Amino acid sequence: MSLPHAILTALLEKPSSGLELTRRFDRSIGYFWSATHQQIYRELGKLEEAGLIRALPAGQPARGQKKAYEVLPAGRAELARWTAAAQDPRPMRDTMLLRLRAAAVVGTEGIEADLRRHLELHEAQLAEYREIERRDFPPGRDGAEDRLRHLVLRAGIDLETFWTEWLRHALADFPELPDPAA
Amino acid sequence: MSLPHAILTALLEKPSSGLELTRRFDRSIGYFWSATHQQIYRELGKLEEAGLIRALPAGQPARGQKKAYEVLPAGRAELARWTAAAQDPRPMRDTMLLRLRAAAVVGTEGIEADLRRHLELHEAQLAEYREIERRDFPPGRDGAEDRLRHLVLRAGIDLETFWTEWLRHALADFPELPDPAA
DNA sequence: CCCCTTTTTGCAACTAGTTGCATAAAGCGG
DNA sequence: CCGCTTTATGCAACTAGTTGCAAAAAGGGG
Repeated sequence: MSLPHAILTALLEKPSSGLELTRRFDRSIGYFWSATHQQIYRELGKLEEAGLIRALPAGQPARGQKKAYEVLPAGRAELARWTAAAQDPRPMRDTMLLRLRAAAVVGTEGIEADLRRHLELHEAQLAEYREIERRDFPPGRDGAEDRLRHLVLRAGIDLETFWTEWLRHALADFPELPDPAA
Repeated sequence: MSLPHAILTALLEKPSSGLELTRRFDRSIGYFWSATHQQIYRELGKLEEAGLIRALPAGQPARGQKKAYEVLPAGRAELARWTAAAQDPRPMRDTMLLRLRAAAVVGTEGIEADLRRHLELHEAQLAEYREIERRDFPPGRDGAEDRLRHLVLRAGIDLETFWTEWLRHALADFPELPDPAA
């Protein structure tokens, strides 16, 4: 149950409306915890009801009108509690690995094209992360907060690097493989 | 929607009962697509109803009695179709990265212990994968199926290697960090 | 000022995954 | 052969996440 905490983090970084949050999730936080706007609106409602955030007082809240939220002390406390609490890593769920395992039984026909496509996707993501690193973390600055955020970004960069290398390795192996289904 | 295909793969490798499947998920397939026994039983029911698998004819099927399943041709065809179909990688969801991002705002107090614990967990998983590699993929053999399965295992090994290194790096950085909450 | 598009918010229904518990048979110790 | 534990199967309820759609306001063009 991490979406509310992702939202609290984002709101602490900067109070925002639902749509602004959605956009920021598409760019930064969402890189490791994605969410759709529907999820976000629903969760904002719950968080407000629970007294962890509140709508910034501006015009009466109605449909089609911006409503920005800020985090209340109770929300900050809950986030601090959650951050410090022990949590097990969630088990990995990777479809491509599953498909390769299946291909070992039913044949590799057709999967190679998608491996190539995934390689391109991961290369694009890697390029995007590198651009963010270049822009937001130039060699000079290293406050504590920036260090932590940079560490997180490095995880993203290194993970994408891993996948591009692994996919390239897989593809290099591939043409030689006879097709068990043939 | 990958659980049914994970089950089809496992059943093609070897026809099994629900409990046997559960055990095999705990060991091999589950390393990259985990499932509980309740999920597995439910899915076996659906797959049977859909005509993709069937119960091996043995004693009348009743509660508390083993019931083994095998894959029917329609099931194999569906698995082949699914394996070859283009699929987007699912967005990453990592709680620890989220927590570090939160820690940049609410303070790092308490999280270090859990980083250490995660490091141990990843080290243990890595050791387990290495043991499997030593046992199941000795240098000599390299049939097509084994090559694919080995490739998948290598992904697991390299991912765990990445995480252990990243966590060690994070922890090495840590003691120097002043606590923003202090 | 009226219509059309865009922006912003949100509900409802569905799918997937998790948790908690129940029930039937089999095996074992006394 | 009676009760206790273990094995095997499964239902039901809940939580989380996704998909499809729609309504209210704002802004722009005629």
